[in-house]
Amino acid sequence: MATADKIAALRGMRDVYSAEHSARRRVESALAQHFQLHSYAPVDLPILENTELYLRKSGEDIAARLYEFQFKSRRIALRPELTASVIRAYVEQLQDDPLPLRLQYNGPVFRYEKPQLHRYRQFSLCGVELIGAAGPLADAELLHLACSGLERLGIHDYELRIGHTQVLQTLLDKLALRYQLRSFLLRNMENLRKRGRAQLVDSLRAIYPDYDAAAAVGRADAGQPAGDGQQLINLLRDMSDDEAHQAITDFLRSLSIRIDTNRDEGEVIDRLLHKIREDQQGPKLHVALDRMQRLGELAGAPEDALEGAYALADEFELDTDALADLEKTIDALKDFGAPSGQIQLDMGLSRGLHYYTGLIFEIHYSSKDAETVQLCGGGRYDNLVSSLGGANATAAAGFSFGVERLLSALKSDAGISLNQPSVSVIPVQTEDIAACLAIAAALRKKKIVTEAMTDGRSLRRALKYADRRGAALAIIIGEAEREAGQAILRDMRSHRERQVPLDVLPAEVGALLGEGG
RNA sequence: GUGGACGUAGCUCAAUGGCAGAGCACCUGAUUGUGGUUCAGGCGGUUGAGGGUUCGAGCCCCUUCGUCCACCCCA
Repeated sequence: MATADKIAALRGMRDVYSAEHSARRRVESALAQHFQLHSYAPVDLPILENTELYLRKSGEDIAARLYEFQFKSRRIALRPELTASVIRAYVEQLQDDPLPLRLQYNGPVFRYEKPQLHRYRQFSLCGVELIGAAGPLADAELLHLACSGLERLGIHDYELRIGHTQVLQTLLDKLALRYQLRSFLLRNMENLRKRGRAQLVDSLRAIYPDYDAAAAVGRADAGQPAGDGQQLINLLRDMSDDEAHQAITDFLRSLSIRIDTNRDEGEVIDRLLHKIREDQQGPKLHVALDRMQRLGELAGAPEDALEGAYALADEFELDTDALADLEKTIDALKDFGAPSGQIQLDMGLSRGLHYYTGLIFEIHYSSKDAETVQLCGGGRYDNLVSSLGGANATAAAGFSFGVERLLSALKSDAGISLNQPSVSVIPVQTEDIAACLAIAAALRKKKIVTEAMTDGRSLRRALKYADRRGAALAIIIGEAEREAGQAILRDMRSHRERQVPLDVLPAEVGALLGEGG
């Protein structure tokens, strides 16, 4: 028969078996128990959702990486994360539950990305959502739950990075930047630090081609006294969109000027306003970048970072609500029990998902070979419930672990023992198979992992197989044993064996495994 | 999306342009009912696919598919 072509697994998808599979189940059940102990109830959610669920609030990065398709006139997506699903389920079915509501989940998600080390297209998230609880204590509860979860798995040497979306936001809001530029800067705080300003300006030019010209004009303006027209322009800049729009309309009306084009008058005014404001973006961008750099330097021990942040807020005349929030959260975290890992407060931390509104955090782990992986990410998203149609504005926050990354951290760290003790039951001749199956069944009743050898291979081969499989014990039964109502119980580790009556065999096996394991 | 490396037996990899190989794994056997060693044998390939150069291509050239790694971003 001609062999057919192999069918390979899809890129970025993995088969999980044997030792890794059992390690994985242990990690998942340990975390599930841990969350359960903190009163987080498990939920199981669909893997497919309406694409729309991820377009509302998740952000372009997630949307671009969606596995998404049309099916019978519907747009359907494989979930790229679970928070949106949990909130969707909450809005759909759980809104009459008393708050706070604590939920946990565990399951596969899908993102169409280039696979590489510790990154797959299908991976598993294991996490929680805390719905209807706001404030530093709720935030601290989540930080603690994440850290203690890692500790429960035996991971102690991690780094918890805490930030707050509003720190950078209040800084940028003060400058009244255009929406597109503001969100660009929000997203690129990390890049400013990692690659430096020059490189960030390069990518800024891509979305704001007038960057250089605007910057030059802005600087010239700044050095000159405002001309006649400039005062009016400054007035308009300081108004809200609606006010400014109305002001221009009124102004034109009062002079009986009609805009005589084939376009709608409102549209023309919008463009005019847009133009006036855009001209001002250049110098503002410079100020923004300056301040962001200062902010980005504030990362380290919580006390130091906070002190620096308060000083900056004072200098730039910014609200300190977010800072006070962070300070309280970090205090409260100590009351939950101080985490064993290192805590870093990072004023420049930002995350790709757009729905975060407050606290954000990541947990990183560095193995001995110096590669650092992110194990966990999360934060607060107080308006997601409303965005997804919830009846009341409801605070919510959560985090999730990447299960595969936890496993790789555990593997590189300690190398937890994965071999389960097991028993091979071996018939000497084919006539002994029935007796062999009966023994196996009796052992399984006592929850002992048992393999029955039924393929008729020789005793020699069967023992060799059992050895290779890592069986701790072998039970051999042949004609002589059957007649005596006994079996040979052989300890594969010590090579010792003895005859044991069948009725006490399960108990004997249990005892041997108990002391050996 | 951008950049780099690589596709040869189930796995890890060899092979100046000159008969496609080794180790491991798997199967069988070495006095009839006893396993980590040893010995003998066996199975296993359209060298990812397609085209070109050449007397001759696993090797050189082009195309294509795939994989891995890094960037971006994230768990």
